[in-house]
Amino acid sequence: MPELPEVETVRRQLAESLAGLRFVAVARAEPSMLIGGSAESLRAELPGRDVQDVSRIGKFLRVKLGGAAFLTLHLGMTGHFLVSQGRPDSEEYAFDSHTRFLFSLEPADRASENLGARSPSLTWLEFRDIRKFGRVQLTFGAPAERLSLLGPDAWKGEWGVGHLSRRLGGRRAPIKALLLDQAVLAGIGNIYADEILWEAEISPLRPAGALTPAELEVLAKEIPRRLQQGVDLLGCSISDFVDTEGQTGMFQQTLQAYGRQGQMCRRCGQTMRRVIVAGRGTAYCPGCQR
DNA sequence: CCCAAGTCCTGGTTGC
DNA sequence: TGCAACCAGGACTTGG
Repeated sequence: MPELPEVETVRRQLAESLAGLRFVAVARAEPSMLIGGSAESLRAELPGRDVQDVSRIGKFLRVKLGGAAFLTLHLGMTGHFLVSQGRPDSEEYAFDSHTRFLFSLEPADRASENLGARSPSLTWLEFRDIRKFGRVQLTFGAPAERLSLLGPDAWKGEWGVGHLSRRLGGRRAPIKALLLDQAVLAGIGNIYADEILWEAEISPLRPAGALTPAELEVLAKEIPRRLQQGVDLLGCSISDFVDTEGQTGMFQQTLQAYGRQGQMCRRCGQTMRRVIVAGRGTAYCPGCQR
Protein backbone atom coordinates (compact mmCIF):
# COMPACT_ATOMS: atom_id res chain seq x y z
CA MET A 1 0.00 0.00 0.00
CA PRO A 2 1.37 3.37 -0.85
CA GLU A 3 1.80 5.30 2.38
CA LEU A 4 4.00 8.30 3.03
CA PRO A 5 7.41 6.68 2.34
CA GLU A 6 6.17 5.03 -0.85
CA VAL A 7 4.61 8.28 -2.07
CA GLU A 8 7.81 10.16 -1.22
CA THR A 9 9.79 7.63 -3.26
CA VAL A 10 7.48 8.25 -6.19
CA ARG A 11 7.63 12.02 -5.67
CA ARG A 12 11.41 12.10 -5.93
CA GLN A 13 11.36 10.08 -9.11
CA LEU A 14 8.61 12.14 -10.71
CA ALA A 15 10.33 15.37 -9.77
CA GLU A 16 13.46 14.09 -11.48
CA SER A 17 11.92 12.54 -14.58
CA LEU A 18 9.27 15.18 -15.28
CA ALA A 19 11.48 18.24 -14.72
CA GLY A 20 11.56 20.47 -17.76
CA LEU A 21 8.73 18.65 -19.51
CA ARG A 22 5.28 19.73 -20.54
CA PHE A 23 2.17 17.70 -21.17
CA VAL A 24 1.39 16.92 -24.78
CA ALA A 25 -1.66 14.70 -24.66
CA VAL A 26 -3.93 12.60 -22.48
CA ALA A 27 -4.12 9.21 -24.18
CA ARG A 28 -6.25 7.56 -21.54
CA ALA A 29 -8.26 8.79 -18.56
CA GLU A 30 -10.50 6.81 -16.23
CA PRO A 31 -13.56 8.98 -15.45
CA SER A 32 -14.39 7.28 -12.14
CA MET A 33 -10.98 8.28 -10.77
CA LEU A 34 -11.28 11.92 -11.76
CA ILE A 35 -12.47 14.40 -9.14
CA GLY A 36 -14.23 17.60 -10.14
CA GLY A 37 -13.81 17.22 -13.85
CA SER A 38 -14.28 15.05 -16.87
CA ALA A 39 -11.89 13.26 -19.16
CA GLU A 40 -12.80 15.86 -21.77
CA SER A 41 -11.85 18.79 -19.54
CA LEU A 42 -8.57 17.05 -18.67
CA ARG A 43 -7.81 16.60 -22.37
CA ALA A 44 -8.70 20.23 -22.98
CA GLU A 45 -6.77 21.77 -20.10
CA LEU A 46 -3.65 19.68 -19.52
CA PRO A 47 -1.81 19.75 -22.87
CA GLY A 48 0.69 22.57 -23.16
CA ARG A 49 1.23 23.01 -19.42
CA ASP A 50 4.76 22.52 -18.12
CA VAL A 51 5.72 20.74 -14.91
CA GLN A 52 7.14 23.25 -12.44
CA ASP A 53 7.32 21.29 -9.22
CA VAL A 54 6.30 17.98 -7.65
CA SER A 55 5.54 18.12 -3.93
CA ARG A 56 3.80 15.92 -1.40
CA ILE A 57 1.60 16.23 1.65
CA GLY A 58 0.91 12.98 3.41
CA LYS A 59 -0.08 10.49 0.72
CA PHE A 60 -1.04 13.17 -1.81
CA LEU A 61 1.16 14.34 -4.64
CA ARG A 62 0.68 17.77 -6.16
CA VAL A 63 2.18 18.68 -9.47
CA LYS A 64 2.49 22.42 -9.99
CA LEU A 65 1.85 23.29 -13.62
CA GLY A 66 2.12 26.35 -15.80
CA GLY A 67 -0.80 28.77 -15.70
CA ALA A 68 -1.26 28.29 -11.95
CA ALA A 69 -2.77 24.85 -12.42
CA PHE A 70 -2.25 21.95 -10.04
CA LEU A 71 -2.59 18.25 -10.65
CA THR A 72 -3.37 16.51 -7.38
CA LEU A 73 -2.70 12.77 -7.36
CA HIS A 74 -3.46 9.98 -4.91
CA LEU A 75 -2.26 6.42 -5.40
CA GLY A 76 -5.06 4.82 -3.43
CA MET A 77 -4.28 1.25 -2.51
CA THR A 78 -2.74 -0.31 -5.59
CA GLY A 79 -1.80 2.69 -7.70
CA HIS A 80 1.62 3.26 -9.16
CA PHE A 81 3.22 5.42 -11.80
CA LEU A 82 5.48 4.22 -14.55
CA VAL A 83 7.70 6.58 -16.51
CA SER A 84 9.32 5.52 -19.74
CA GLN A 85 11.01 7.20 -22.62
CA GLY A 86 9.35 7.71 -25.95
CA ARG A 87 8.79 5.11 -28.57
CA PRO A 88 8.33 7.42 -31.51
CA ASP A 89 7.51 4.67 -33.97
CA SER A 90 4.82 3.16 -31.81
CA GLU A 91 1.35 4.55 -31.35
CA GLU A 92 0.63 1.42 -29.36
CA TYR A 93 2.19 2.14 -26.04
CA ALA A 94 2.39 -1.08 -24.04
CA PHE A 95 -0.27 -0.23 -21.49
CA ASP A 96 -2.34 -2.99 -19.96
CA SER A 97 -5.91 -3.24 -18.76
CA HIS A 98 -5.01 -1.58 -15.46
CA THR A 99 -3.66 1.55 -17.07
CA ARG A 100 -6.12 4.17 -15.86
CA PHE A 101 -4.30 7.26 -17.12
CA LEU A 102 -1.72 7.68 -19.83
CA PHE A 103 -0.02 11.00 -20.49
CA SER A 104 2.63 11.96 -22.99
CA LEU A 105 5.11 14.76 -22.35
CA GLU A 106 7.87 16.46 -24.27
CA PRO A 107 10.63 18.95 -23.43
CA ALA A 108 9.07 22.28 -22.52
CA ASP A 109 11.52 24.25 -24.65
CA ARG A 110 10.27 22.77 -27.90
CA ALA A 111 8.60 25.29 -30.16
CA SER A 112 4.93 25.51 -29.32
CA GLU A 113 3.79 25.04 -32.92
CA ASN A 114 5.05 21.48 -32.62
CA LEU A 115 2.65 20.79 -29.78
CA GLY A 116 1.07 17.41 -30.29
CA ALA A 117 3.38 16.48 -33.08
CA ARG A 118 5.21 13.19 -32.88
CA SER A 119 8.40 13.78 -30.98
CA PRO A 120 11.55 11.67 -30.91
CA SER A 121 11.92 12.48 -27.20
CA LEU A 122 8.47 11.68 -25.92
CA THR A 123 8.06 10.72 -22.26
CA TRP A 124 5.18 8.50 -21.20
CA LEU A 125 3.64 8.88 -17.77
CA GLU A 126 1.35 6.00 -16.91
CA PHE A 127 -0.89 5.64 -13.87
CA ARG A 128 -1.74 2.00 -13.26
CA ASP A 129 -4.20 1.07 -10.54
CA ILE A 130 -5.85 -2.32 -10.25
CA ARG A 131 -8.52 -1.26 -7.76
CA LYS A 132 -9.32 2.24 -8.95
CA PHE A 133 -8.93 3.75 -5.49
CA GLY A 134 -6.49 6.27 -6.89
CA ARG A 135 -7.61 9.82 -7.65
CA VAL A 136 -6.65 12.57 -10.08
CA GLN A 137 -7.81 16.16 -9.78
CA LEU A 138 -6.93 19.20 -11.87
CA THR A 139 -7.47 22.55 -10.19
CA PHE A 140 -6.63 26.14 -11.00
CA GLY A 141 -5.17 28.80 -8.75
CA ALA A 142 -4.64 26.48 -5.77
CA PRO A 143 -4.11 22.80 -5.00
CA ALA A 144 -7.17 20.66 -4.36
CA GLU A 145 -9.16 21.78 -1.37
CA ARG A 146 -8.94 18.35 0.22
CA LEU A 147 -5.27 19.01 0.88
CA SER A 148 -6.19 21.82 3.26
CA LEU A 149 -8.07 19.32 5.42
CA LEU A 150 -4.93 17.33 6.11
CA GLY A 151 -2.97 17.51 9.32
CA PRO A 152 0.77 18.24 9.18
CA ASP A 153 2.93 15.84 7.22
CA ALA A 154 3.80 13.00 9.59
CA TRP A 155 7.41 12.84 8.39
CA LYS A 156 8.48 16.37 7.49
CA GLY A 157 5.73 18.48 9.00
CA GLU A 158 6.43 20.88 11.83
CA TRP A 159 4.67 19.24 14.72
CA GLY A 160 5.67 17.84 18.05
CA VAL A 161 4.37 16.18 21.15
CA GLY A 162 2.18 19.23 21.81
CA HIS A 163 0.30 18.59 18.59
CA LEU A 164 -0.31 15.00 19.62
CA SER A 165 -1.57 15.85 23.08
CA ARG A 166 -3.92 18.48 21.64
CA ARG A 167 -5.31 16.25 18.92
CA LEU A 168 -5.47 13.02 20.95
CA GLY A 169 -6.55 14.43 24.31
CA GLY A 170 -10.04 13.43 25.35
CA ARG A 171 -10.49 11.09 22.41
CA ARG A 172 -11.98 7.67 23.12
CA ALA A 173 -11.13 6.13 19.75
CA PRO A 174 -8.26 3.62 19.78
CA ILE A 175 -4.88 5.22 19.15
CA LYS A 176 -4.43 3.31 15.91
CA ALA A 177 -7.63 4.81 14.48
CA LEU A 178 -6.27 8.30 15.11
CA LEU A 179 -2.86 7.49 13.64
CA LEU A 180 -4.77 6.56 10.49
CA ASP A 181 -6.76 9.82 10.62
CA GLN A 182 -5.18 12.04 7.97
CA ALA A 183 -6.60 15.15 9.67
CA VAL A 184 -4.44 14.43 12.74
CA LEU A 185 -1.24 13.57 10.89
CA ALA A 186 -0.97 13.10 7.14
CA GLY A 187 0.73 10.07 5.66
CA ILE A 188 0.41 7.12 8.04
CA GLY A 189 -1.41 4.05 6.72
CA ASN A 190 -2.09 0.58 8.03
CA ILE A 191 1.41 -0.84 7.74
CA TYR A 192 3.34 2.04 9.31
CA ALA A 193 0.68 2.47 12.01
CA ASP A 194 1.28 -1.10 13.21
CA GLU A 195 5.05 -0.66 12.99
CA ILE A 196 5.06 2.65 14.88
CA LEU A 197 2.88 1.28 17.68
CA TRP A 198 5.08 -1.81 18.03
CA GLU A 199 8.19 0.35 18.26
CA ALA A 200 6.49 2.59 20.82
CA GLU A 201 5.29 -0.45 22.82
CA ILE A 202 1.75 0.91 22.81
CA SER A 203 -1.31 -1.26 22.18
CA PRO A 204 -3.30 -0.21 19.09
CA LEU A 205 -6.46 -0.66 21.20
CA ARG A 206 -5.61 1.95 23.82
CA PRO A 207 -8.01 4.90 23.89
CA ALA A 208 -5.97 7.77 22.47
CA GLY A 209 -6.89 10.10 25.28
CA ALA A 210 -5.53 7.65 27.85
CA LEU A 211 -1.93 7.85 26.64
CA THR A 212 0.45 9.28 29.20
CA PRO A 213 2.71 12.26 28.42
CA ALA A 214 5.67 9.87 28.41
CA GLU A 215 3.94 7.65 25.87
CA LEU A 216 3.12 10.63 23.67
CA GLU A 217 6.80 11.58 23.75
CA VAL A 218 7.78 8.12 22.56
CA LEU A 219 5.14 8.25 19.84
CA ALA A 220 6.26 11.66 18.64
CA LYS A 221 9.79 10.32 18.24
CA GLU A 222 8.83 6.97 16.75
CA ILE A 223 6.51 8.32 14.02
CA PRO A 224 9.12 10.26 12.04
CA ARG A 225 11.84 7.75 12.86
CA ARG A 226 10.05 4.72 11.44
CA LEU A 227 8.80 6.73 8.43
CA GLN A 228 12.38 7.84 7.79
CA GLN A 229 13.41 4.20 7.63
CA GLY A 230 10.68 3.63 5.06
CA VAL A 231 11.94 6.54 2.97
CA ASP A 232 15.54 5.34 3.27
CA LEU A 233 14.54 1.86 2.11
CA LEU A 234 12.54 3.23 -0.84
CA GLY A 235 9.22 2.11 0.56
CA CYS A 236 7.47 -1.08 1.48
CA SER A 237 6.54 -3.60 -1.21
CA ILE A 238 4.47 -5.91 0.95
CA SER A 239 1.74 -6.16 -1.64
CA ASP A 240 2.42 -4.64 -5.00
CA PHE A 241 4.08 -1.27 -4.56
CA VAL A 242 6.69 -0.47 -7.17
CA ASP A 243 8.37 2.80 -8.03
CA THR A 244 8.25 4.57 -11.38
CA GLU A 245 10.87 2.19 -12.74
CA GLY A 246 9.01 -0.89 -11.56
CA GLN A 247 11.45 -1.50 -8.69
CA THR A 248 10.36 -2.73 -5.26
CA GLY A 249 11.29 -1.14 -1.93
CA MET A 250 12.95 -2.96 0.95
CA PHE A 251 11.12 -1.78 4.05
CA GLN A 252 9.11 -5.02 4.17
CA GLN A 253 12.27 -6.81 5.32
CA THR A 254 12.18 -4.78 8.52
CA LEU A 255 8.55 -5.42 9.52
CA GLN A 256 8.15 -6.19 13.22
CA ALA A 257 4.37 -6.14 13.51
CA TYR A 258 2.43 -5.87 10.25
CA GLY A 259 1.41 -9.33 9.05
CA ARG A 260 3.23 -11.11 11.90
CA GLN A 261 0.11 -12.35 13.74
CA GLY A 262 0.65 -15.89 15.04
CA GLN A 263 4.42 -15.42 15.03
CA MET A 264 6.73 -14.75 17.92
CA CYS A 265 7.28 -11.16 19.00
CA ARG A 266 10.90 -10.29 18.28
CA ARG A 267 11.07 -8.24 21.47
CA CYS A 268 9.37 -10.32 24.15
CA GLY A 269 8.71 -13.70 22.56
CA GLN A 270 4.95 -13.76 23.02
CA THR A 271 2.66 -14.76 20.18
CA MET A 272 1.54 -11.78 18.10
CA ARG A 273 -2.21 -11.29 17.80
CA ARG A 274 -4.54 -9.96 15.12
CA VAL A 275 -7.55 -7.77 15.84
CA ILE A 276 -9.69 -5.37 13.81
CA VAL A 277 -9.24 -1.69 14.63
CA ALA A 278 -10.92 1.07 12.65
CA GLY A 279 -12.00 -1.62 10.22
CA ARG A 280 -8.39 -2.57 9.49
CA GLY A 281 -6.48 -5.73 10.20
CA THR A 282 -4.09 -4.97 13.06
CA ALA A 283 -1.15 -7.02 14.31
CA TYR A 284 0.33 -6.36 17.72
CA CYS A 285 2.02 -8.04 20.64
CA PRO A 286 -0.22 -8.38 23.71
CA GLY A 287 2.90 -9.02 25.79
CA CYS A 288 4.86 -5.82 25.37
CA GLN A 289 2.41 -3.41 23.70
CA ARG A 290 0.38 -1.93 26.53
C1' DC B 1 -17.44 -16.59 -0.30
C1' DC B 2 -14.25 -13.57 2.36
C1' DC B 3 -10.23 -10.72 2.60
C1' DA B 4 -7.05 -6.84 1.56
C1' DA B 5 -7.56 -1.11 2.67
C1' DG B 6 -7.12 4.06 0.82
C1' DT B 7 -10.89 7.98 1.42
C1' DC B 8 -15.50 9.58 1.68
C1' DC B 9 -20.11 9.34 3.46
C1' DT B 10 -23.84 8.23 6.66
C1' DG B 11 -26.17 7.55 10.72
C1' DG B 12 -25.99 6.72 15.52
C1' DT B 13 -23.73 7.95 20.06
C1' DT B 14 -21.50 10.77 23.47
C1' DG B 15 -20.83 14.39 26.58
C1' DC B 16 -20.51 19.29 27.56
C1' DT C 1 -32.08 19.12 26.60
C1' DG C 2 -29.72 20.75 22.47
C1' DC C 3 -26.25 20.00 19.42
C1' DA C 4 -21.60 19.72 17.86
C1' DA C 5 -18.09 16.61 18.05
C1' DC C 6 -17.10 12.10 17.81
C1' DC C 7 -17.03 7.33 16.28
C1' DA C 8 -18.22 2.93 13.86
C1' DG C 9 -19.26 0.89 9.80
C1' DG C 10 -20.51 0.75 4.83
C1' DA C 11 -19.49 1.89 -0.18
C1' DC C 12 -16.33 1.75 -3.62
C1' DT C 13 -12.91 -1.64 -6.28
C1' DT C 14 -10.66 -6.18 -8.11
C1' DG C 15 -7.70 -10.08 -7.55
C1' DG C 16 -6.01 -13.79 -4.46
